[in-house]
Amino acid sequence: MPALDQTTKERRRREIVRAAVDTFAERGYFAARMREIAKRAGVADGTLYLYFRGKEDLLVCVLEEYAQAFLSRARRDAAALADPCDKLRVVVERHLVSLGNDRALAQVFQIELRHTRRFLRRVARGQLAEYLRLLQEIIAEGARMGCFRSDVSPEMAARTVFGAIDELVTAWVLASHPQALARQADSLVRLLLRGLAA
Amino acid sequence: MPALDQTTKERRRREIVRAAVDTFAERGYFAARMREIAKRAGVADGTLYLYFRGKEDLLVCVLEEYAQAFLSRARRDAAALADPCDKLRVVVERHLVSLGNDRALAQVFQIELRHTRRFLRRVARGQLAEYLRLLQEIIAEGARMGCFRSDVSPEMAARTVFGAIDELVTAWVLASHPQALARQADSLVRLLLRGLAA
Amino acid sequence: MPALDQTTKERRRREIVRAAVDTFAERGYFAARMREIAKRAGVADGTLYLYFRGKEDLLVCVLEEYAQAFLSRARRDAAALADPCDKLRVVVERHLVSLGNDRALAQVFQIELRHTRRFLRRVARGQLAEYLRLLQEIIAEGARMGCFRSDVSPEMAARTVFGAIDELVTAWVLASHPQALARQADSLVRLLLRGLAA
Amino acid sequence: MPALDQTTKERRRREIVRAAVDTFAERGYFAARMREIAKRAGVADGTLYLYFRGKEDLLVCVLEEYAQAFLSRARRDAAALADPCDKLRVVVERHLVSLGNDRALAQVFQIELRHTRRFLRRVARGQLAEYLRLLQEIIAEGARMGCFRSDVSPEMAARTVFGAIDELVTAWVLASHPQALARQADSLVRLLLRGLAA
DNA sequence: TATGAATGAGAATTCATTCAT
DNA sequence: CATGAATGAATTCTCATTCAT
Repeated sequence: MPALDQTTKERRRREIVRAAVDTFAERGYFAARMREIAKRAGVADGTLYLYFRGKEDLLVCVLEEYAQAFLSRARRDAAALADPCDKLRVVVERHLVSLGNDRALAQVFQIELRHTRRFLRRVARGQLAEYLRLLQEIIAEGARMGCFRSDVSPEMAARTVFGAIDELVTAWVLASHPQALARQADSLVRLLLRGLAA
Repeated sequence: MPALDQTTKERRRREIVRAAVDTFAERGYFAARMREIAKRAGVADGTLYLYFRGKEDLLVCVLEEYAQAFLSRARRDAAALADPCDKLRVVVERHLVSLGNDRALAQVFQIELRHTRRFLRRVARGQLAEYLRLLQEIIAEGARMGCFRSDVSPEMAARTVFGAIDELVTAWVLASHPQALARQADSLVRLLLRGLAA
Repeated sequence: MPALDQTTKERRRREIVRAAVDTFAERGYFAARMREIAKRAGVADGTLYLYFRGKEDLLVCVLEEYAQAFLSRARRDAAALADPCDKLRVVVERHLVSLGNDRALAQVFQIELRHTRRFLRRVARGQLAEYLRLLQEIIAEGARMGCFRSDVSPEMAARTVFGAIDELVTAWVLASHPQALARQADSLVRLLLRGLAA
Repeated sequence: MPALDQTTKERRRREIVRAAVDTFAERGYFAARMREIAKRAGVADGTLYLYFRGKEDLLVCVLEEYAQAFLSRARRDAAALADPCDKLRVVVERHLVSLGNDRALAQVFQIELRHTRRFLRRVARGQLAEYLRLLQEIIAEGARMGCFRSDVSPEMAARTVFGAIDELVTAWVLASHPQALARQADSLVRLLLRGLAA
């Protein structure tokens, strides 16, 4: 077989990741079968191992692929705005819209990705840490500019903000007949800004 | 053997639950072996099944046993106070102290209990729902009394409060060299009250 | 506790055997639980072992109890008649009536009692051998008296007779809507006598 | 590995079935270990499940494989003969020769295949029913041609014939020092024909 | 005698991963 | 590069039996 050009490889890779997201969401990480992922992606079982090191790696890559994309867009969006309040708003909105538009992905993010301490720690030190840093920066900047209170550490404030968003998404994921997630952004942002206000 | 008196049975039951908490915390739910739980509890493998229906039931019972206890104490504490701010403070403190004093339990609550959608949903509809109700009641009462803002739904406010606490605990569980959890109560409470203030 | 008089013991023993027959018939030997037998008999689990050596012994005792009774009655009935044809008829009738009146017992005899070579061999050398001997005697006597053919060994003839009856009973046990078994006696006896006729 | 050609698959399948027959015969169905079957067949434990659904399916397939073969040969043989007596003779002979040449198979047929009502019923409705039908046809034909008696229903006659053969085979399986089974065919056939004679 | 709580051996089956083709 | 048949480790739970009371 001739060497596949990069485009084909990359496309196939993405197809597998997407198949993984859907399978993990539908069955849960442990109940998900590599065979089903392979079938959904339209490849043979063994082929998965040409693109990923194994099942866990597949989960990691789901995270990296999607979280990375979210983070860079969030950073870019925030950078384009001057007001810390606006920055916070746009980040929260992106967060809720991204997951609100892809429920399977949200399920993987809110549940499947938290299966083991080892794994959770990895997330906590990687993408999540970066996300918290972004929130912290916004909050610290706001504090410096005097529009956010400065009597709480930006770190705890950032964690609180993240916790609030995260809890909202989890509730949405678990709900049987969920409201559109994005529609709740406004309300949440108002609450958060109020809490952070100087 | 004659019929065991209730005390002996109850004691043994608790020993098994404790063994389960420690084992789940140490290894994670899926990697935990029933055999290890039995050994820790000082009983034979089969004995576990005289007290619990199986591995999952064991996890459920950990939740029920400890969450129930926490909830009733929290309710009682809150009822003993008049000021909604004080009520909120005492609940948050209890939450952080309870888990801060039992890291293994905290690990089980923050991580192991969230393994599957099915399970998570069960939690969400049970103890967690009750907890959220308690928070909601406090917040709604505060709003009526004019000390809490009333421009956000108590439901979302309650969820935000829970999310903030939960995130803090999770971070503590994942941290390699964690600060005492209870020590962060003050700071968090201040932040939350500020956000809720009228 | 005062020593139980023999009557009470014997009664309890029979209750247990009966409970065993019903349970074996309902669930099959392997799926039958000692616990269920105990419950049906109204005794504690451990009590079974005061009367029987174990599960297999229980099955053996079912056989011995009922087969013994059948055999002695059959022998007595046959002895009371002069004509070998009549003897054969009465034995076959007893066989079909005994089992036809107790379907659970028939199930145990036709199916559960044949579970293992070791067990089957035991049956074959015990009660069954005795039964075959009875049939053989009748046939041999008939041959001597000139009313049965003598060109086949009485042993094979007896086995054939038993095989025919046995197959009929098994079919009845397996049938969903079985005809009364005893009603088929006449037809079978005619067939057998014809085959044996000189 | 590329797709296996049918020949290889079929050969392996047969090896597993044979290993199952021998193991079931040697240990009995319940005591037989899947591991031993796998080892005998020269495959890994898991491979068994690529060819069969499980232990019970293995037993079913033993039946189907061998009973089917016997039945079609018996039918063919019978069809090649004109005289119902000869037909019966050839079928009985085939029956006794087939099992007489493969004692392990005979053990599985006479004992292991009769373990549960559920299973027995399945056999009774499947291959056995077909076998009985064959016997019935021969007997009915004989009756029409006037060489067999017509005062007994062909159905009961067929059952009687089967019962006689079956009992003979079982006795042979259980005997410690069995005579060649096939050698008893003549004697049995004579007995049966006599019983069926018009 | 009777009880019934405790025991612990035991086995089918699944499924991520490999590697010969 | 891709395939997919083969692998085999690994684990929950059941249930006959025991024996302290």
